[in-house]
Amino acid sequence: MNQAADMVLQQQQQPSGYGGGAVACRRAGPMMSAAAATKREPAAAAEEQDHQQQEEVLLRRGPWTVDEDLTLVNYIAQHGEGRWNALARAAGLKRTGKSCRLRWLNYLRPDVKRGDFTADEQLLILDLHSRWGNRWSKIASHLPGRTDNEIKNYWRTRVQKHAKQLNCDVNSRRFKDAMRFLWMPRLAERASASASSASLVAAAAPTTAVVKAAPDDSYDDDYHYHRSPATATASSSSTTGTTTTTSSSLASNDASKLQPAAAGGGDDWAAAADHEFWSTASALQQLTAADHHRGFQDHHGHDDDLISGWVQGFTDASSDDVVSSLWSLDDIWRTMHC
DNA sequence: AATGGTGTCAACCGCGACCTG
DNA sequence: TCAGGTCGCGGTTGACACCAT
Repeated sequence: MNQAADMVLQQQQQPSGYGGGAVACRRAGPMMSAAAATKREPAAAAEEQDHQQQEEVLLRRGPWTVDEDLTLVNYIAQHGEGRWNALARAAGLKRTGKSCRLRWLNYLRPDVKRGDFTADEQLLILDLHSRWGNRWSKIASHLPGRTDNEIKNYWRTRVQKHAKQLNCDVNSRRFKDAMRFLWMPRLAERASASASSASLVAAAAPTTAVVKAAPDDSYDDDYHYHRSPATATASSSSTTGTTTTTSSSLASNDASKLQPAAAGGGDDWAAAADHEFWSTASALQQLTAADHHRGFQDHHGHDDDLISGWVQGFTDASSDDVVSSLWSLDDIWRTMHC
C-alpha cells in the first residue's frame, strides 16, 4: 500500500463533509448541453443528445467515494499522472478525466497541505493577489502544498467577506489600502510573533519553499508597495514549520475544524474581536511610523472614512465591549494627528 | 428541539490555450 | 493549416456544518 492510498484509508476513519461515500449524481446533468445541441442540425443534435445521455448514465458525478479515491491513487502510484481522460478509462473510473485530475490535484496528492492558512500564507496571498489579481494558479505556485482552489475559496470566503463588511468593493482602492496598511502589517506582526515563538524549532529546520518563492519586494507601477522590514522579516523567517508537508496532510477539514488553530495560524477574525482591535490599533501606530504614510494621506485625504469603515466592519461582528473599544480607535487616530 | 441563515469547501462548468496527427 | 482531443484556469454551484434565534 502506497502512502497516498494509506491516507485515503485514514480519511475513511474520519467522517468528512464531502467524499464520505455519498452517492454521486446530485445534478441532473450538464446545464448547457441540451441548449447547445438544439442550435445545430436537429438530427445531429438529437444524436448527440442521446450520446450525452448515455454518457451521463455511465459517468459519475459529485462526491468521490473512498473506493474511487483508492482506485485513482493506486493507479497514479503505478502509472503516474497525466493523460487524464485515458487515465480515467484505464483505471476503470466512471469519471471524466477532468474530475480525476481535479480530485488528484486538490485532494489526493500526497503533498497537499490542509488546514487553516498560517499568517505567513495569508500575508503572501494578499501580497500576491495585489500584484496578479485572480491568478489563483500562479499564486498557488508560491504556496507549497496549497491548491488554487483552496486559495480561491479563501479569498472568496474570508477576504471578500471583509470587503463586504467594510462596505466597499474588494477591488476598490479603499479596500486595497485597508489591506496594505492595516491587515498586512498585522498579519506580518502575527507571523513574526509566531516565528519567534517557534525560533528554537526554526533554528534546526530547513528553509521552506515559501522563502525561496518569496516575491521581489515591489508592486507594479500602478501599486507602489515596498515591503516593510517587518513584513520582509516575517516572510523570510516565520515560515519554518508551517509549510512543511507531511504524509498526514490528508487529514479531513472537518477534523481541523474541531481543533483549535495552531499558534499563529489562521484563526478566524470574527472569533477574536478583542485581538482584532488591539492589533488594528497597533497597525495604526505602525502606520504613523511608515515612510509612505505621508503619501497615503496625500492620496486619500479621507482617513476618517477609512477608519470609520473599519470600525463599522468590526462592529458588525463584535461584542458590546469591543464595540466601545473600537470607537476609541477614532480617538487613537485623532490623537496621532494632533 | 426545530428552523433559518451563513460560511466553508469539494466539485462542477465553460472557455481558451496547447498539443497532436 | 486545420480539426479534434486534452489540459489548465477561473468562476460558480450546492451539500453540509455550524450558529443564532
